[in-house]
Parts: sequence; C-alpha cells; structure tokens
Amino acid sequence: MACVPSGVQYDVVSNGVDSLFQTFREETNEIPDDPKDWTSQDVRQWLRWAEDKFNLGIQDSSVLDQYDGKALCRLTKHNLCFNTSIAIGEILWESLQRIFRDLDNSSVHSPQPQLPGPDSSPVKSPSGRSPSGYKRGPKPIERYSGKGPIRLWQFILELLLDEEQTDVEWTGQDQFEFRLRGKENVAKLWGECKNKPNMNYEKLSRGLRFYYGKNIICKVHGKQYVYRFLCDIEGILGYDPTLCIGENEDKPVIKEEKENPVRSSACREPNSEPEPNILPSPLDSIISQSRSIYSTDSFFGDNLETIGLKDFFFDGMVPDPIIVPDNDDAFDSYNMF
DNA sequence: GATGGCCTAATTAGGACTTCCGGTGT
DNA sequence: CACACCGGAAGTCCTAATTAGGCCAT
Repeated sequence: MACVPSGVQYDVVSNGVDSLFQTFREETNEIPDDPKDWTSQDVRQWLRWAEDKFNLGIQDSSVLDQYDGKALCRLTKHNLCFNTSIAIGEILWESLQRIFRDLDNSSVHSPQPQLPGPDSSPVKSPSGRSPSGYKRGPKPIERYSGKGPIRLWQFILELLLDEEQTDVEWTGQDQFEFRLRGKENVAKLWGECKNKPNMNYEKLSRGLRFYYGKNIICKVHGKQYVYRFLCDIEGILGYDPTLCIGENEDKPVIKEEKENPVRSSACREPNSEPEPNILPSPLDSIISQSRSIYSTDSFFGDNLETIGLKDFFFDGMVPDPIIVPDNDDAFDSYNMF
C-alpha cells in the first residue's frame, strides 16, 4: 500500500518564528539574555509571549510553567513537543534556538533543531555545551531504530504496513481490526525475527493474549484469527492506514496535518527535503504516540508502561519542575514509567 | 597516601515473550 | 472430535540498572 503522508516544510515554522521573534526582546527586555538564567517567572513570560504571538493555545496550567531556565535548557525539542504538542513544541523550540543565536550573535554555530532520536541531546548553547552547565541531563530519547528487540505488536503492525505481504491484512470492518490470513506464516516470520525456529501460531497467539490485559490488542470474538489494535494506530502513524485499503495510489488523509498543518511537520526530519512516496515506519512514530499519551486523554492513559512505549522515550521527558543539579532524585520519581 | 572521578566488568532485576498445558467454547 | 481460544505457570532471553573494583589525576 502506497500510503504517502505528505510533509510540511519545516522552514515554514522556522522562518515564522524567526521573524516574529524580532519583537521578543523589545517586549520582554527585562528577561535575562541567557535562558539558563531565567526564573520560572521568566519562562512563563516567554510562554505568554509565544502564546500571544502564535496563538498557541498553551494552557495556563502548562507543565512548562513550572520550569526555570535551567530546566528549560535541558529539554530537547521532543521534550517540548511532549509537554505541549508537536506544533507548539516546534515553535517553542525554534524560539529557543533563536534566543541562543542572538546570544551568540552568530547563526553559524547555533544548534539545529532536531527530532528525538539516539542523537538527540538537550538544548545546547552556541558554544556546544549544555547551557545549563550540567554534566547530567535527560538521556537521549531511545527511538526504535531496528536495533534491539522489536515487540510482537510492532512486528504485526510492520507487516500490516508492508504492501508486499499478504499474511496479515486489515479487515476494514472495524477500526484497526486485522486478520492473520497466513497465521502459520506470520508465526514463522515472527520466529525468524526472534530466532525462535519452533514458533507457531499457538505460541504467537499466546503472545498476543498477553496484550489483552495491556489494552494493546484484543481478540475479535467470533472471528477466527481476527484481532484488533486497541491502541491509537492513527495517532502512532499520523494517518489512518486502513484508509489505504484498496486505494494503493491514494494518499491517506493525515489527521494531524488536516487539523493543523504545522503540527505534522514534526513527524519529519527537520531541515530535510520532503520525502514523497516514503512511508514512515510505524516505529518511527511511536515517539509521537508517547507524546499524545501524556498530553491528551489518550487511550492508553497512565498505562504506558504496560505497552512497551517506555522503551522509546527517556524518563526525563516527563516534567521535572524541581531541578537539582547532579541529583538523580529529580528523575527517579519518573522511573516508574 | 588520601580522595575523587572515570571506566569496565560482574551481578541483579525486570520486562517480554516462549513453552507447555489443562480447560472451555464452537 | 477437532480446532480455536483462553489463561496460568515456569522458563528463557535480553536489556538496563546497580555494584564493585581497578586505574589515574590531583
């Protein structure tokens, strides 16, 4: 299935923020130049400025309100998106980058916005050092990259999105309902994937049953080999893959882009050329889901740890209002995830 | 020599299955 | 009766976290 989510130009956000930012210093001249020196009040003022300029819809009770400058500087772009939304995070990130550029009076060495991933690092000052000066900081976000164990539900989702295979298919009858047409073949593939040559459908289905209690997948009663994803697949992928059934050449409707063009841009690598005709790996989008889980009344609710998503983002992403340098305790309270 | 920082290896804990099996429903 | 499906229990594999020990600089 040739589902082709179209990208939104990253530089639209970047340029927009950049031009509007010219008013920031004029309107908030009492805020220290260096964000790491900001108090939580300064951070709130910055947020209000951004709210006014971009009509972001940041809630008054935004978790970012609790951050001081040091905490803010420790955030990655993904953290910002995570604590707000993709669109808001993108804009706030750009705003922060602009502040650093101004601080250094040079755009050459300014850090480039980055998507979360193994190479992600906290916001850095133009000097390349962490602006907070901390040796420690949030661990880079772990993003599925083909290394490490893949989960069964991820494996099935990959198969569903692989137009070459026919062993698993969307039924099209209910949302994210799928049928294991070639159950033994799927099991064989799964066994190959996990180096378990004795894998069969009976064992694979046992693995699927473990997902019942975790609200990841459920069985469709009365239909043989038919299961249904309970998780927000549309949220994970950024589009509804089932809309592509029988419409191989049609582009899927991208929910986020339809609602907010800027928001979807974060699903792509910033500064990269548009990548038409490339279907994003569903695993690449798991980070996006982790964001929505916290920022919305997601289906998963607070049951995040049960579905394995914790593997794809780091503990420190969760708001960390009280920052104590070189103190692990600030993160420990979130390790429960 | 004492101390602290850094690195590495060993150990431990926990998650995600895998395997087996007895039971139920169709 | 056959098969799909369910879920308990024990085991395996893997990863991450923790701990211990060695080395080096101050």
